[in-house]
Amino acid sequence: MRNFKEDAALNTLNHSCAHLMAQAVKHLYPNAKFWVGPVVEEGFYYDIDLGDAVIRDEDLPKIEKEMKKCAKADKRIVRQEITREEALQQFADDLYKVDLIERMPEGTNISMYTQGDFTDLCRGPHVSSTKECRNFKLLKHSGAYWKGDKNNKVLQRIYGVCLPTAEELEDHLNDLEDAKQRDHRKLGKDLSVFMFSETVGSGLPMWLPNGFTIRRILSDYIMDKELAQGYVHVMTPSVVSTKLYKISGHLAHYKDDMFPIMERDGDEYCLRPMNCPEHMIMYKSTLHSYRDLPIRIAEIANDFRFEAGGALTGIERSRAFTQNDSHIFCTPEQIAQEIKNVTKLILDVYGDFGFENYSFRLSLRDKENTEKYFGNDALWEKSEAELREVLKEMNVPYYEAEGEAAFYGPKIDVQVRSALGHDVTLSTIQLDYQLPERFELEYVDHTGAKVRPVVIHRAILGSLDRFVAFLLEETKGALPLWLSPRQVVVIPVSPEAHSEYGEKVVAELKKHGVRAELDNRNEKLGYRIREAQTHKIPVEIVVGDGEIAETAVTVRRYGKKEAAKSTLADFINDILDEIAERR
RNA sequence: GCCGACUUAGCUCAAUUGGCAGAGCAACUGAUUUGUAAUCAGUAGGUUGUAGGUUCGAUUCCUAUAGUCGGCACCA
Repeated sequence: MRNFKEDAALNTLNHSCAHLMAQAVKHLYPNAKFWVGPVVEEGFYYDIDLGDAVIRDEDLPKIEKEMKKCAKADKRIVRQEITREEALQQFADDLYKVDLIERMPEGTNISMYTQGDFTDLCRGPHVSSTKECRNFKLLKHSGAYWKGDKNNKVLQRIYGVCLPTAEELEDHLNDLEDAKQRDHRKLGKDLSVFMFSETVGSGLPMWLPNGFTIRRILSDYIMDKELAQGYVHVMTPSVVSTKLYKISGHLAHYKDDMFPIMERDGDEYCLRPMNCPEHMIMYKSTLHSYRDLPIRIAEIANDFRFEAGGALTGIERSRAFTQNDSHIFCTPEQIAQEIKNVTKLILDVYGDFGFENYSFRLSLRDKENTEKYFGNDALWEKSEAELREVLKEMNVPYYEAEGEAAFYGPKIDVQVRSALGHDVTLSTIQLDYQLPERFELEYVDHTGAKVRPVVIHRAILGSLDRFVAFLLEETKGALPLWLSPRQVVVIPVSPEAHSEYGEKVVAELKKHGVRAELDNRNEKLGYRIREAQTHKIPVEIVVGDGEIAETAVTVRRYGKKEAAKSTLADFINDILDEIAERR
């Protein structure tokens, strides 16, 4: 998919097209006031104050029509510069422009661009004529809070894309259509992975047999990896006393994003939004020597968060989900090595799944707005530096993002992009000095003194739910053999004559732990092959007279046209190797 | 939660300005016994998300509500 922000030529073109759209909007809505119209990865948008008017679906074609007219007029786009003071005077009646101008340092000049009857403040650069912006499409519109603050007025935001030629525009629009086809919500339904029900409740996924099989394999996979790295696994309850979250500080921070608190016999309980505090209590239940650290407590844990209605996105973001969570209790000296180990584990796992499109993000606190974070400045500087140091030492490419930290500490997040372009966190590593303090955790150091350990929160698969969502989208639903809930379908040429042998093949495969099934429905061979292909089953075996005579199988792989015959014994050896090697 | 849109059979979708709600696939029954992407015929399937309202008459217009979708905000 094209990146309109990174590509300099596309960036200029799209930014110019944002101005073209603003010009058209101004023609149709003379009272329109404009905030900002930046280029983003998927194109451009403009935030506009239309007074009491709102943009509706049917308005986009009208705006497009006016844009065509403006583009066709072939107006030169002219740059001019004025002083900050002149600009403030000229735009005195436009609070949005004044806001922008006032942010510029005093004494600087301000550039403006004019095309025909429309002038807008802008740093530029722009294309030379409106005509160059003619191959555009307005994609969507929405409300957007001014300056991203929900207490501010909702502006009208219109998104669009612009490409140099009509052909490129058409190709791009087709790409966007294709992306919808690999939306995990569609694949999850088509392949019977999970379902939702209004009667069960919004945002509460139910995992169907196929989906549960995927989860089981993923859980076993990651727990085996963790065991090899010295983790221990535990299980803690999903309903807990609110005392836990009063101590941890989560209740004060996230009460509104939790399911409502339950009260009984004078005690308060809640569905846990996360399981960190329980692991803290578990650690605290015994005395620890520095010799025992690090202690790595892991859990495949069900958590519940009352996510805002507008945030729900299939199993990418739901209200009941399962974290692949762990808390590492260590000494300050062990932090760097532990974070390295976790980072290595993440890279190892991503390698197993063949993921290539991800990026490490160092998530720092917002320095302008520090009141929501626990702990003092020095501690934050120190922890942020520790994480940064590890990433540098390991030579992992990363970018830094202010304002993305947790309230208790900075994070290393691994970001991926969903089919629909959402930037979501898959894995996370979080450094935490706060919870050990709040829960008064201790270990005995080599001098016999009781001191505070440090906690590293980490999730490799993140949540199993989101991980499956990403897996489905990355693979377009054609999961690799080892993960596929339905690995092999055996199709007898004639259900009557060849089912007996087909059953024997299925039984033999099942004996070796292969998820195999027989399709001896009374349908033509072509029909059953087609079904196996549309269900994206990795291996199709056809058996008939020829195969029976040689105790053989004819194997066709998903997405392949050709088929190959081999003995049943060879086939089983091969497929077991392939599953074991997670190819 | 905010702005906008959508909701018709199990699934994907139709239904001219308000006038008896349809199709394909799936399901079921029967025929067919098949060598690599859809065999043929028949049957059944709906208080048009829910609750009100306007109207002689509402899938269609209005109100409320739920769910879903696109963004925004949020994301421990």
